Amino acid sequence: MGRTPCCDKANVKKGPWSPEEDTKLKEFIGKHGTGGNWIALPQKAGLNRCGKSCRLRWLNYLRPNIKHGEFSEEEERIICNLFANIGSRWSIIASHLPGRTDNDIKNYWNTKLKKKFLGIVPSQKKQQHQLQLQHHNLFSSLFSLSQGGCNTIAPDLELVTGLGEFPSLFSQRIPGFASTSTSTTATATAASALLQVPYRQPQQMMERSHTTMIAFGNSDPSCNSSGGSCTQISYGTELEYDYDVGRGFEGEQISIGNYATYGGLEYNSRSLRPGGGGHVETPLDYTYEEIKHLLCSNNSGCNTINNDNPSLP
DNA sequence: AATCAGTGCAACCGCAATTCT
DNA sequence: CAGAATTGCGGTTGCACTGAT
Repeated sequence: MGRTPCCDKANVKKGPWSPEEDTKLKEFIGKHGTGGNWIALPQKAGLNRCGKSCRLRWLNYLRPNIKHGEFSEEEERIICNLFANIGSRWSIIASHLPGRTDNDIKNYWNTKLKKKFLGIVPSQKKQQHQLQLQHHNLFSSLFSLSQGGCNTIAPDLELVTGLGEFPSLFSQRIPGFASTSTSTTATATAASALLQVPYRQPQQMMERSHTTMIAFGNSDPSCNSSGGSCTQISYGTELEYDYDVGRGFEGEQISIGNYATYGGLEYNSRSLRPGGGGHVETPLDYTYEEIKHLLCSNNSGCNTINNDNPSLP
């Protein structure tokens, strides 16, 4: 028994939108708004489309003030900072870039930035194979990690941070990583692990967001309240860090949960819109070189990790 | 000129969270 | 409170375009 489909998929049009359909949708929403019901909208608007499809088309293409085309360096920087901090949470990243959609950013990252930071120019075909191997190694190992597959990698994987301005609070031994079951969280976790930013699941972020602002970004290199000493993280526990800009980490907040926290932003809704009156400071400020270095250095680290895993190339 | 491979992007899909009844 | 309906998100796919061979 599956869920009821949002529309009759056999009888709705799929594929690229025609200019006529665009016009219809635009005009309808211009006159009536979305009416708070995307499912009913296509019928009202005289469109033979799924409501989801209409929503996507509107949000990603027809909505006013959508910016298309080249990303500026500033935009790239913001994307990289946020990706480094929170992973592939495209909607959150998009909320920091007015006019850009999550889809746009996701595409841009996947097609341009990822390659850029792994040091490949599109025409460098010679490097392409190497890149693919790097990617494979990198993400395979990280994916294994996030799947709780640490046993296949290294029983005592040591993650050491200390990345430029990023506080080296995670100079810790991590015998295991939070096990996640969906590709989404696995990838996000992997992304976090890639940049050694602890990952926190959205709902847990929300639960916490009402009480604590997590703010990374200070250059204070101290590890925790004990002045740089390392903390052992046990598999399956959640660590939370409160970082007071100017003072460094104020003690160590540990709560019981299933995932490591990732910090930097405060959110107050499911959609993870930035809280606190709509303003959120970019928590980190990586330069291109730092991000690039991050990706590359982690990459080599992952290759090392993979050494004992015959299942990976 | 034809073919092939690579790239970029729009759109789709499935899932989880939230809201509604 | 439970289940259905809806929304929102992130990952993936398909296809058109472009450049190389």
